[in-house]
Amino acid sequence: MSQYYQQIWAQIAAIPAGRVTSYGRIAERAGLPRRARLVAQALRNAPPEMQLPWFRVLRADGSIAPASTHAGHDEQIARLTAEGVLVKNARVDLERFGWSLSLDELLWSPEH
DNA sequence: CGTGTGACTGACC
DNA sequence: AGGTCAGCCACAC
Repeated sequence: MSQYYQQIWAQIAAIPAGRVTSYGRIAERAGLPRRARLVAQALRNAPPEMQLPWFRVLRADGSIAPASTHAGHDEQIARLTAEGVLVKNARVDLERFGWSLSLDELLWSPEH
């Protein structure tokens, strides 16, 4: 298995409940810029017993990645909703629920 | 070793 | 708002 998976999985596992992020951001945090597709691959190949919060990973625009025909699609929406993330039209507002782009951090950060 | 394939992205149109 | 396109890169053939 790829040596990259470990660091990708670690970053996914680190997403706080109630927050979401994108494939691209996970890749960046894992030290693998521009390799969003590798994140998707790592996610697909993740051992189920690892119980990663895969549902907190969305596309860059906040939409649900798996096709609506895919089994995981509905489950992803359900699990996000269950932890307080508002999903409308298979889409999440990243300004509100995005990890490290939250309204809180923007307001409280000394830099901004 | 060449090719096709994505649970992707940003830029364009 | 939605579609196309060219990059992208590890992986399966």
